[in-house]
Amino acid sequence: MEPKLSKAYDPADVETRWYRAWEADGCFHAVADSPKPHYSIVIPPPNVTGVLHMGHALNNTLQDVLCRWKRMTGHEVLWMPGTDHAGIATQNVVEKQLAGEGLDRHALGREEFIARVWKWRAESGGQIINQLKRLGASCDWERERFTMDEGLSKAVREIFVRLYEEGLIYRDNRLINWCPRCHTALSDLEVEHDEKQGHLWHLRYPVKGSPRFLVVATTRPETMLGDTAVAVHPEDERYADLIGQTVVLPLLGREIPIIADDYVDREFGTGVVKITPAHDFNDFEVGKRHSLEFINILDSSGFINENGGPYRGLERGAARGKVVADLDAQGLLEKIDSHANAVGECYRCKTVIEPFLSLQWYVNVQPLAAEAIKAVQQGETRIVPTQWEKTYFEWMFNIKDWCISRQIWWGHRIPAWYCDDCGAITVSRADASACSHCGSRQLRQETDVLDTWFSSALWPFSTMGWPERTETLAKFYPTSCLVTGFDILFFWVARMMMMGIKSMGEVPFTDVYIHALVRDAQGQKMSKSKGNVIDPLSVIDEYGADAFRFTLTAFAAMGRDIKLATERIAGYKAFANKLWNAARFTLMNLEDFDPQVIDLSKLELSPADRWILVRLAETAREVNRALAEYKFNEAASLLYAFTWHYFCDWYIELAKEELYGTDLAAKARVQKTLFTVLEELLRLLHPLMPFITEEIWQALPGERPCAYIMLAPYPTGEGLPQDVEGAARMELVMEVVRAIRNIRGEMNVAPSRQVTAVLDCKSPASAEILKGGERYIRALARVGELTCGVGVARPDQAATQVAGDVEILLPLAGLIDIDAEEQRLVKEIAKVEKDVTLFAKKLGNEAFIAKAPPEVLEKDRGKLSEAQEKLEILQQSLEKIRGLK
RNA sequence: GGGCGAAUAGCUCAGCUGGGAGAGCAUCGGCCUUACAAGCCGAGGGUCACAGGUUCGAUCCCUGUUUCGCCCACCA
Repeated sequence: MEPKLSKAYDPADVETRWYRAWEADGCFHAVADSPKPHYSIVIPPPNVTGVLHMGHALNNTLQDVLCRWKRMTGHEVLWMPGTDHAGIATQNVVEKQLAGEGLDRHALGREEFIARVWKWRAESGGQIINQLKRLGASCDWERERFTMDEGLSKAVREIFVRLYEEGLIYRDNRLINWCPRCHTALSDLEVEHDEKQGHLWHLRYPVKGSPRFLVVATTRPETMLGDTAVAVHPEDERYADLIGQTVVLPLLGREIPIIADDYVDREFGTGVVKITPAHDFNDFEVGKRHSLEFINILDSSGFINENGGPYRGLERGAARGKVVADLDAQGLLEKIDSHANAVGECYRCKTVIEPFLSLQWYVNVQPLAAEAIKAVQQGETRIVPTQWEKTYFEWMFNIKDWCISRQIWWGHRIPAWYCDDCGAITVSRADASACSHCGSRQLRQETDVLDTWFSSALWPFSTMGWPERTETLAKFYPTSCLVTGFDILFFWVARMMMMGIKSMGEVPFTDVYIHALVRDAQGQKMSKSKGNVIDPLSVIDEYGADAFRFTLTAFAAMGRDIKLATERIAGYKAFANKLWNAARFTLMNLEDFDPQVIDLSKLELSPADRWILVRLAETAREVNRALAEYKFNEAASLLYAFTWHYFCDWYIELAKEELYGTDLAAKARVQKTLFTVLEELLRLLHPLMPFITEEIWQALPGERPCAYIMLAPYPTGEGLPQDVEGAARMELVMEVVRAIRNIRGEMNVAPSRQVTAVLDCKSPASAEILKGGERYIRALARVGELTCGVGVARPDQAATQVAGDVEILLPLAGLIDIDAEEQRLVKEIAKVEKDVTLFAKKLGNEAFIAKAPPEVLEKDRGKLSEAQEKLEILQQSLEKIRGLK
């Protein structure tokens, strides 16, 4: 017999071969006019600058599992792939490249810079797509999109204009988060707050015309240059007499009022707050309430501007040092306390952000959010696990207007034109050539671009051709499921909900599945600086894509973190190998077999066949249920257990008996079962392990119903011969095998040595079952002489075990050690005694008898009597053994 | 300040609506049994964080506590 499969599974060769074949044959392609029910997923578009990391690997593995599963269950599956232009991130990458050449974007100019980014994208933007293919992602690559594509850009303009016309997009001059390094505004979400140990400086402001000082506490002393008031609480007696007076701002000598505002917390610091309306969000509000002056003291790079007097030209950090030193020199620094506070940082470059007064574009999201809330409340979109709904609602209820303009070059340029003649704004779908207000041709387009997340928010429908009414939209929108990590729930999911409902009148997806984030084995976030990054590609190289995918699937249940340890992946590589070898075994024994010839349902099946077929059907049902509930880990462990513990450990071993036997009919029957089980198992495993299953499936004998396993139907558990009682009878045989093995193992009987066994059955039924299973018992427990029946002759000296109502006796007769058997029995008895006392106590409790449901009572009674019987037998054996000493 | 999550075997984690605690890895003992030593057979190992409560019965539900992690938030 020549094995058809190589001795060890070699993933590298198999993976590339099948992926190419699937793609070349259009297996991933979805057609809109299919009669099949639709199933659609849009990929969370990775940044073009990205390389595949563990988060992507998990995210896309889960999507692929769903897509492959749904494809096999008869759905027309569209998995829409693409990448995101990632405005700031990409611009940073290219700027860094320019810096390496001694250039900057201003030297190039806007147009040339953008051309440069496109060039960069053409050269290195496809990397992550190829990496997704290595993972096995069955995306419809023919439909691949990019957020800056012509079509998507059209969608962006369309929705921008619509929202503008409805008054939901507007321009306003207010404080925004400014990144002095990226030179752009950021939305609130793009600011990360990091708790840091800082200081609280206490500064003395002299009260005008009085020897008194007001002591203010601040974490940012340099902003005092922009102070336009000092505030106290209106009911604070300490300062009541000073309200309405003025202080002289140190260093600059500006006279500023002392105002009262109940924003001030009397308990904090000194109860006096310096007010810097142009550089602090709270102060901004106070400033508006009291009509204070807004003095901006910084330029866009974070340097002190002309309003900073002598400090002009200093970088903000240096300015802080000098301001503090100068105040100290003048005796105006009262003290410095240490103080923890959260500083905002740019989520792209980690630079400390600056509250900065500027004119920006905003979306009034309240009305959109209201709809997005309602949709989830009414169940049009389901968030799984449901705990995330609360987070979603929390954010939506407290949503604030979205600052969407960015002062960078790479992105969707805002379709607004300013008229040099009349000053009006023209917002238009097409490039405007004349002012919509006065008709002037002196127009300048807005230089700002849109927040990257603005175009991502349109992804579920912009990728399908919106605003055209395409067939694809009609067929595949709303999408079936969105799979994503919770880290972009607000950035992306929430905004897609708002924009989807607004644009399409329908939610963008019916399910949102939120998965955990992948961390290292210690639970640390993987990051380059920590050096704890595990590269998915190297994992695939080392363990194979299937083992990796299976690992991620098995881990998917975890709440928030997945601590990825490579040992686990190695374990699943062993699993892939196990499957491979089970297949090798099967194929070796199928040489003379044609699967089409025999009909399984017409055969007289063996107990082992009945058992494995019942287990298989049960596994298939459970796996389908688990996947439908997004319980990926359950699906993985069900398949793992079936493959390894049911199919390999038991069925293959049982099958050997007949495969190697002389009964040709029996052999053909086992071959058929073996073939059937392996073939269904491969299909069941395919969504999780696409490559190895395809490779084995293609090597199976006989005609295939379709070209690839990925196109074959997914098993449901239907259509297999089912004899549940027969399977249960087989369990008794297996239990007896286990019992004999236990004795052998505990007493160190060499596996090569055959033993004699006597099976004393209490019931004829058991005797019959075991007689039917004799050959299995002989083979699997290495039994030579075997006696089985009701009231059979019992050996005088024997090691004893109990299985159901069967007493298993292995004659000691010079074979085994009496002390060892005594020890084993003592251990066994202790275990059974524990059971007996537990159930006796439970059943002795009147309240339990009175209130517990009858089926629980019944079950426990059965268990008690079973344990009691077992205990009695074992105790008798122990006495006998002791008598021998 | 508000919210969320986690705490179960040495390690990493499952455990669905409450009914005798599970897996993988690791450990110990025995096996190169012709699919697989990436394997086979057997074994050991847990006051389910702590304290109360509800219940006939709690790892699971409720309250509180501790430890760790995350998200949101304008207390200077």
